[in-house]
Amino acid sequence: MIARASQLFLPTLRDAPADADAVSHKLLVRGGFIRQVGAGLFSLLPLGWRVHQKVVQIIREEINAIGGQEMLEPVLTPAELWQTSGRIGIPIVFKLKDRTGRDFVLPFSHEETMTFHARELQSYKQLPQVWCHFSTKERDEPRARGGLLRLREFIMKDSYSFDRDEAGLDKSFDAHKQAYERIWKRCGLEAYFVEAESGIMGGRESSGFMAPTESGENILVGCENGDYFADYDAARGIPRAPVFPEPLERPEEVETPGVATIEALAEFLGVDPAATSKAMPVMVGERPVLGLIRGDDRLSEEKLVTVLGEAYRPMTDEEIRAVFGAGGGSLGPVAVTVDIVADEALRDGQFVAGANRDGWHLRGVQAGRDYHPTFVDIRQANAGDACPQCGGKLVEQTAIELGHIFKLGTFYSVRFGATFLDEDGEEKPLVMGSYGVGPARTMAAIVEQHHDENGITWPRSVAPYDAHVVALPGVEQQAEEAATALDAAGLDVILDDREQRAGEKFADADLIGCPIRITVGRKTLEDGAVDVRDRASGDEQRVPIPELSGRCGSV
RNA sequence: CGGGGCGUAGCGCAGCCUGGUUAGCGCGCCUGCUUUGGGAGCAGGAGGUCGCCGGUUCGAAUCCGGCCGCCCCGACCA
Repeated sequence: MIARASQLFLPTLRDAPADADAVSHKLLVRGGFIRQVGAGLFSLLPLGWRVHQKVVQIIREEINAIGGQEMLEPVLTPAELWQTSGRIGIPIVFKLKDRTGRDFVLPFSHEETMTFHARELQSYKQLPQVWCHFSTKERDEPRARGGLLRLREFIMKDSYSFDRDEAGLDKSFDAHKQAYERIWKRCGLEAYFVEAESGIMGGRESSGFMAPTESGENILVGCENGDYFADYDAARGIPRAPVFPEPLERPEEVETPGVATIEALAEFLGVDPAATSKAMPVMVGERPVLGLIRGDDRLSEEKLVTVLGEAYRPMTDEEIRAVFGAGGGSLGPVAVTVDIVADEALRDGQFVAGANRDGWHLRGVQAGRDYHPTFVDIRQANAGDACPQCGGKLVEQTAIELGHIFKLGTFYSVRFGATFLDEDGEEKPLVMGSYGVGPARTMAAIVEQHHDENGITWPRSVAPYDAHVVALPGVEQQAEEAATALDAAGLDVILDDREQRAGEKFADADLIGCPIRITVGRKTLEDGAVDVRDRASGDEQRVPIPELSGRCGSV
């Protein structure tokens, strides 16, 4: 079937809408692929939906290939499921009532529903299982942004694995990881497997795939040598070594009047800021904890949450004074009674620290001798740190998170009573994993990575059409024949049969970005040929019409 | 939720500060003629509750108040 541009709903625009910022947002709107309906709510127009379906089909094939069983679950779910998991309290959950006042949830993910069904799994003989579905997710996002990059409603492929034990989960997890790698490759995406933070709820180990892009809301930290990649929040970099002053036998008080910042302290004492320490007093519930990091580092709040295992808040000024007997600028780890979590960077060497006495600091404070912390990783890694694998330099780049894969363990199965009878006759909870990909976001990432100043340059695997036939005036009949030949050869073909000028047709073809463009015009027909142009490279060749289908099939 | 910006024709914008006839411009759209290999020319034409509500005024796109929507930064993001 040949798509005729004269009949297609394909509203291309010369100018991008003023509220578009990301390249993918601008080009998808200009190319007539998508239109905004509300904040974070987009319609996929005919061409956009074709691309979306091609991405979906790639995902479907790869998940099927690892044993995924596709099903479909409702978008409206009873609130009870969410009370059972406890996730009803998460702010982004969309809630609503029916006319009798019963509570419902519009899921942002389907762990609850899947686990609900998994209760019908009864024996180890049925395991492992991998279930997946493509369905609409709703998220009450505080802030949607960037066109398709962060939506409030979107279709997600989510799959769930059910295994009898951890070893099985590891295998299911790895199978998904491999499948995802194949998906990105087939979509023409450059993407990296990264360590990520799982947050507080429901997950134990989580990883993501990130695609470097021009616009995105994540930061990918990577080693210049290509052997280490991580999400910014989870990255483990090795900071430079400090320049330490002469070591001291014991800490020595030094008066530091009016010195409240690390910069001022380092300047005042004439020491390397990296040879100082910084105290971050927090409350974990009712329990005071002192976080300690190197003076030139920044605290990673995500890592601290992970370390503490629960949410925390900074102490108030009153609490600080009550616990330490000094103000915020003079806190240190020596001779305090609260628990101390110190960053690994403070393990060796002597540092300047607050003296817990206003206007005073201590020189020569040494962990293990002068205080006894739990050592943890709570510093924010930065560009310029050394790679934890090879010591190379870490660099940062903007990226999009394409997919997230979690080892859920038994979090949901325990809550839902989803158990099975194992070989040893014992009833055990299913060991679960969950794996998500958003096709619309994937589309946006592809555009971010495949475009030039004239428009999109779709990889053939996801292009709305394989070939874009431009019919110039006067040779409509021959253009029709060329399109028919390509169609017969099995290509998806769009024929621009509109009454427009050549320049407009070319500009639209570039914008829409199908991988090959066939120009049929009087000039070419004198040779009994057409011009075949590769969208991405711009290479153009004159090809006799009889050879057309053979040539284009292999482009 | 905090900070900033915007809302006038399908898209991009001017007009608002300093109220005053039929609210403008470019692109797009419709009709006709001429053009026709990288966004044509001429002529004619259609299209707007100036985001909404209220107030001030003889008179409001313009001034004042409230609300709504959208964008960006931040917070948030299993």
